[in-house]
This record gives sequence, C-alpha cells and structure tokens, in this order.
Amino acid sequence: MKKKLPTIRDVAAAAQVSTATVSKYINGTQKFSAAVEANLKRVIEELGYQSNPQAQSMITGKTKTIGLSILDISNPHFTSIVKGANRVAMEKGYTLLLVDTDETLSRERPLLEALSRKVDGMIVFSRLPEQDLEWLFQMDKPLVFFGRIHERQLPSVGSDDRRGTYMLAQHLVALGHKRIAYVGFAKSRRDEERMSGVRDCLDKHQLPLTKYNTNAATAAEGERLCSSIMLGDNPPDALICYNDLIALGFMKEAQILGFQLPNDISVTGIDNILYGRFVTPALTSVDLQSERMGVAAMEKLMQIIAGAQDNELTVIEPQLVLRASTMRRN
Amino acid sequence: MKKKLPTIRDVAAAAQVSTATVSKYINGTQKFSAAVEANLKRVIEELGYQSNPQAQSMITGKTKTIGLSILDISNPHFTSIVKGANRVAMEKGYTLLLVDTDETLSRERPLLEALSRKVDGMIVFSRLPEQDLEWLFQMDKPLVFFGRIHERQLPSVGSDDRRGTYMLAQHLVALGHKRIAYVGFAKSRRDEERMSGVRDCLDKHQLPLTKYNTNAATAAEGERLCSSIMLGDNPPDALICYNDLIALGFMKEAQILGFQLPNDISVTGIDNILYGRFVTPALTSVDLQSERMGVAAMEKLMQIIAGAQDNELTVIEPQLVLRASTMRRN
DNA sequence: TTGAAAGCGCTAACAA
DNA sequence: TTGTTAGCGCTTTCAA
Repeated sequence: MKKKLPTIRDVAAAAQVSTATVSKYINGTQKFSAAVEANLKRVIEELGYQSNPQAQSMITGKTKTIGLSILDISNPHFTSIVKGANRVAMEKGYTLLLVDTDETLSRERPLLEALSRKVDGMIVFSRLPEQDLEWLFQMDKPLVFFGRIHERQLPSVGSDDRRGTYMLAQHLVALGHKRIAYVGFAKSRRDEERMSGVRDCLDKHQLPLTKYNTNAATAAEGERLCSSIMLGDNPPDALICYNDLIALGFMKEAQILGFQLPNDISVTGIDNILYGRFVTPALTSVDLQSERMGVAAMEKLMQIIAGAQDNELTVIEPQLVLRASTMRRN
Repeated sequence: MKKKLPTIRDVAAAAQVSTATVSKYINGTQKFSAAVEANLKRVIEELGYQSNPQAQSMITGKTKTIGLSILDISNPHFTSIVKGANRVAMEKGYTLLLVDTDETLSRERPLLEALSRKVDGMIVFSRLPEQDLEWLFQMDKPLVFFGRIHERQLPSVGSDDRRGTYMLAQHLVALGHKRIAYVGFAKSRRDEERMSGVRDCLDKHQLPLTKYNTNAATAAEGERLCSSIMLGDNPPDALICYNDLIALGFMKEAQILGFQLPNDISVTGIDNILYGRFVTPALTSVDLQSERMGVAAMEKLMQIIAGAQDNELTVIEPQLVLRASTMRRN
C-alpha cells in the first residue's frame, strides 16, 4: 500500500500557480515575487514535495550520476580509487553507480553497456583490448579511462608504471642484488609496462631478469608461487611483485617455509596499500597514488561534462616507499 | 555534436508498426507473428536501438538499481559487504548506487534522501540514531538495515557481535589472561554490544575489564593509543580491539616500542579482514562474515522487492579465528 | 496479434 | 514575473 508521492502538479494546485512556476522555483532558475516565493516554500514544505529525478533527467538528459567501472573492489588499489572518485563526485553533487566486473572479461561489455545509459559519464578501468572497446568510444558519453589508450586520443589517467618499477629495480641494484625476479600478472594491460621498467634497469646494469607469472593479482597467488620460486635451483635474491597483494602472500608463505626476510630475499610490491606497513618486515613498494588517481579521473570527467576538451593522459607520478622488506647484500 | 540515439518511434517507423508493438516486443510482453518479429529484430539490429531506461523507469517506477549506503569503503569490512551485495545484485540484473558517507554523520541524511528517489530499494549501514531515521522508515522504499533496529520491526541483517566478543574473551581467559582490556569505538552503535560481550564473560570469571576508546575505527587510532596503553602503570596482558584495523595499528606500534607479541600482550581484533593473516604474529580475530552479510542483505532486499513480507533480523553467526597473536600465559 | 491514445512527472520555449 | 503548451521516450489500457 504505497502512498503516492506529491507531484509538481499537486504543489502547483495547492499554491495556485502553474507547474512551470514551481519548476522554476525548485530549480532556482528565476526570481519570484516575495509572495509567490513564500507561498511555494510553505506548500512544498507542507506536502513534503521532492522532485522526481527520473522525470527531470528524462528531459534534461542529465542524471547527476557517474558510472565507475573497476575490476575488483576488494583490491585496496581499486578501493582507494573509488574513495577518491567518490569524494569528488559527492562534492559536485553526483552519485556513483559502481560496477565491479570482478576480473571477468566477458562481463565487462554488457555491464558497461547497461551502465552507459544510466549515467552522465563513466570512468572505466578495463581489461578489454582496445579494439573491443570501439563501441564504447563511439558512444557520445563523456568517458575517462584508467591507463593509456594507445590507438586513440582519449582522456585518461594513468600512473607511470614503468618508471615505478624502474625505481624499484634501481633500488634493488643499488642494494647489491644480482638475481632479481619479477612476478607478473600477464593478463593485465599494465603488466608489460611494469616488467619493462624492471628490464630496462637491469639491462642497463647487465643483470639477468627471471620472470614468473600469476593468474590473479591476489595474495593467494603470491602464496601459491612462493615454494616454486624459493625452493628451485637458483632462487632470486630479490623479488619485484606485480602488486602488494602478491608480495604479501609471498612473504607470508616464505616465512612459513622458514626463510628469513629480508635476509634471504628482498621483496617489493606496487601500489603501496595500507597493509604493507603492518606486515613484518614492512613492505617496500611504489606508491601509485591510487586515491589521487580516482580524484584526478573524476575531476577530469567533471570538466569534460562541463564542456572542456580533453584528450590527454594525465600521468600521476609514482613514489618509491622504502621499508624493511628490502636490505643491502654485502 | 552528439548523435541522437534512435528512439522507439524510429524503430516503429522503420518497421512499419506502432510504438506499442515495439514496446511489447522488447519487453517480451507478448507473442508476435513471425513476420513482425523477424522484421522488428532486424530493424532494431540495424538501428542499434536500445531502450532508454530513464523513460522506462519513469513509467514503471522501477530503476533496477539498488542503493547501498556504507560508512567507509576503505574499511575492508565494508568492502566485503559491497562485494557480496554487488554479486547478488548483478546476478539479478540490478546495479549498485554506492554511497560512502565517509563516517560523517551530517552527510547521511541528505545523501540517503537523494539516493532514495533513484533506486528500487536501499541497504543502509548508518550511525544515525534510530529517531533520526524516522523519515526513512516512512518512505515506501524497500529497506534493509545492517544491525538491529530496536524500536521497530524492520528487515535487517546483523552479526552477533556480543557472542563474537564473548568468544574472544573466553578464549583469552582460557589462555590464562588476567588483565584484559577492550579498545572500543564508542561512536559506533555496535560498540556497546561488543563491549558487553567481553564484560559478560569477564564478569563470569570475576576478572576486571579495562576500557579504552578510539575516535575512529582505523589503524592510525590503534597506533595512537598504543603507547598510552602499554607504557602505563599496569598494562593489560591481552587486548580485544573494536576491529582488526585498530588491532593492526596497535600491534605495529607495540613492536616499534620494543614489545614482543604475543609474549608481552595478546592482541585480538574483529572482522577477520584478509590482512590479519599477513601480519606477524597473525591476528586472532572473529570472522563476522562480512561478505555473507552483504549477500544476505541483498537477497533479503530482493525478496522484499518481489513482495515478500520480512521484518526479521537475520543474524549471521560469527566464527572465532585463532592465529598467533594470542598465546597462553603460564 | 496489432494499434490508438493517454499519460508518467517534469522542463523549456514562448507568450502574456 | 508568471502561465501555456508541447513534448522527453516509453508503457499501458482498451479497442480493433
């Protein structure tokens, strides 16, 4: 037994004015005579009237809603992005329609398609190859991507992953490490950049690079890979993991296997998630400024919605965060 | 230069049928002659027509969107809730409108009000006192709460916090602890329950309870409180923290201060967030089954939207998770 | 099985 | 400053 909400017509009738007047009043589009204004104010109050956003957006074409599509909300990197994006959106009076594709490629397109019709713009973090995103580019929705889009000029926000891992590798080399390995996540579009940062640095120092690969950027995968990395023939003396989660899992498992960290192996991650500080040894990482990325993406989208031209990639500089999980070799 | 999307009228014109026919076709409301069906199918394909959800929901009153309001997405407890809720919603073809009130009481009401008009139902985790939620109850929106609502019979999902902390206290007592302290978070509605679980148990064993309080349920607060707890007159030999985040911060700082864990003090948290496993010593906690709570809440809401009567509190049983941060006293 | 027509609640010209 | 009017894109009787 739903009670009917009052409509703009009810207000107009009760206040003895036209619906147009009411509309202009609630939207503050115009000035009114004191009498009408006071009257309207009272009536709206009495009726508890609130305008119906559906109807509004049908006409204006604006929903005051932004779609944010990410790969996995339980990864703190994405959580921070959401946090940052949400803060900006909230300040500007927008709400967030969140889509978590749960690292499932096949879900992305249908989810994004449905999303696109409901929002004023979208921020998307996708694993789809660029050619599978054509349809998205075609749409007239304001769009901001995470990560560089190569074949088109599109507004995007990214981190300089290559530089980040270069710094990490440089740091490890400076500490005297000779057998450095990279634990990647090949499914990700960013994996290649991260690895090449490491490789560039090691090449320069004429050091070899061993590579491992995970099937997911999770702690569980770090744990899984640990024994085969550490109990092999010529185990690495330093590890650069695709992200902190993998590093955390690896470290835990290595300790269970009886290794001393960082004495037996230096371990580093990427993202600088909060929890890296609390493990022992605390995790050396590269701060990709996830929250700032979220902020930057939302601000960019807001500007585009406001009419700005922007097809640039905004690069957020990474910062090396040294902690106890890396140490000097003699 | 926005290109106009095709409307139902364009389809109708191109297919030489009425808009009503098209409408029924897309919604599968009716059977059609093979000719019309094939024709419609082709035309829709050609035009790339997709119905406008705004217009649809204006008439049907359904948005296929669920509002989820939480306190802080960066707390893994909430992250898991979102994860669970999102999964169920996605399966049922709903999307999530996320509201992160960022632990700011004054934001809750306006945010919830705006939210309510845009969704078919809401799941809310609120810190507002019950009397300030009256307006929410009045609305005809399907609603599910987290945590028990006392003064009304309302559909909700909660954990048995009291039992959880009782188990924790019981465990500590069994280990031989005599000076147990609780680090609470008085602003939260659940704080009282959690503390009373501890107190009930300690009373039964005629043991004293010391209490501390944080200003936020964060690791930073755990760190902040650590020195004053540990470097006081008669420091506790076991700590039950309001949540894992506080425990993690406390442990880190205690170790920095030179304490041996768990030898000098046993520490426990609540929530069983993923990261408790990776710190050293691994954190003993109570698993509140956050993700399952999210699932349960969304399922309940789906049923209510489907017309079910449900004013029950669904209680998710907590589970004690023993790890290395607690140890026997001699 | 199909279509005509009347709106859903609101905004945006344009007139008054 | 206020009102009239014509829709936005769609669904839903009701009639054919």
